[in-house]
Amino acid sequence: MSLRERKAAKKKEDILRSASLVISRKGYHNATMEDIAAELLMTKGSLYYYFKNKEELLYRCHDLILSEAMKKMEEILSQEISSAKKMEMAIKFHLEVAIREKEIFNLIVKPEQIFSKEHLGEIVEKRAEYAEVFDRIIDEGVSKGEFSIEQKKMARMIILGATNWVQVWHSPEGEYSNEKIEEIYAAYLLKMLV
Amino acid sequence: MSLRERKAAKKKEDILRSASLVISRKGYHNATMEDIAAELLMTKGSLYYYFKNKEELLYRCHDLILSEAMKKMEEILSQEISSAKKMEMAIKFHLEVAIREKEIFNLIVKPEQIFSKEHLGEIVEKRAEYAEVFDRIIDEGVSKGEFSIEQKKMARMIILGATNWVQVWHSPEGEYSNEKIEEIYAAYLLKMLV
DNA sequence: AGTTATTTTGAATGCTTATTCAAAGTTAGT
DNA sequence: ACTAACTTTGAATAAGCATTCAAAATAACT
Repeated sequence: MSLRERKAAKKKEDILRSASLVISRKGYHNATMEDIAAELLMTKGSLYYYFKNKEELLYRCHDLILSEAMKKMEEILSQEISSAKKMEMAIKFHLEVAIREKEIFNLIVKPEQIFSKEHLGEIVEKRAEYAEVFDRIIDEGVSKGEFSIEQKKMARMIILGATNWVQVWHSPEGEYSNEKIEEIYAAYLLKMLV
Repeated sequence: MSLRERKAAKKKEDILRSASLVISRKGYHNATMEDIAAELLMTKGSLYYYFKNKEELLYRCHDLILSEAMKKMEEILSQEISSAKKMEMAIKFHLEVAIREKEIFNLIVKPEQIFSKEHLGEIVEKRAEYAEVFDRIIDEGVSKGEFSIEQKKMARMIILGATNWVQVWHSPEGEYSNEKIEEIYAAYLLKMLV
């Protein structure tokens, strides 16, 4: 890859990070292309040199963050540890991402309100894959006898709902540290499973 | 109250219901004043006869629905039943509202992205009051020895998060009935508390 | 240092919507 | 039936933003 190509790739990623940041702060609809560009001391026109339009940009943000998270989840899944331990790690990691990426990761909650058909399918699919990580841990735990859960789908919904919601109330100045929150959530949600 | 006043009051409420509906379907930013009016076979101009502007309209929607829900919660609180039973009822009722009012009740998740200062305070306060219902049940249950929970605030966050999240995935065509969902959620979340 | 391919710019365009308002239509109460 | 007060209308206004694009600036390579 030439120097130019590498520079362009870096710029693309810079833009994605900036977009994530601005969208986290203001929400998708209030984050203007100008805001995103300003964060990088660029002008909005330039963004269109790298991305077709705003939707494309958001789609790439979403994809980047979800892919990174997915990689980590795969790693947790493949470890040689108890299902309870896996679930604990998955919950903690998921909370970490949810807190860090607020808007992007969660609040694109009604993707059909934002994305056009081409992207929608991929997004829904990718999210389903991610959610499946939790299903797999639950299944494994149940068959090993570690968990006792009849309604596995609902259990997963409760876990993801509870953890996704964190970013609604979380504030960096809150009285609990992120680690503390992760500890408590993991403990209480595991209590529900066993 | 004169006939005219009563008619105007009814129209106001009709508009609020229509707005709730449209906003539920499309989300706040995609619900136009025209959509809201069209639902009632009116034109958007008329809406301004009843409400100052879109924000005011949304604020009133929010307020109406939350007030109704709050009334019911007070009633649950005052009954002579076990704390576990109260929590069960509160969870079930909350789910009912969350499913019915989707957007309005929950997805105004970042009120500061939508509301101006005047309304923001009242909204935050009213939501805090509502959340407190759950705190009170938890406190009561702990002191009666029915629940064993150290981190009461976190337990409440988990419960509200899990239940609020329902509207993200819920579909009327889903394989579970609302009642079934309510049953399972209440059972699993109570398991966490006791 | 010069040439050519990239990047960036910012002004112009156009679309979507909220909001206003004067005029037209409707209604409750006499 | 009349009329004064109330409602509705729809066309006009205005603001905010995404998107385009021709021209200017910059950088890589020889």
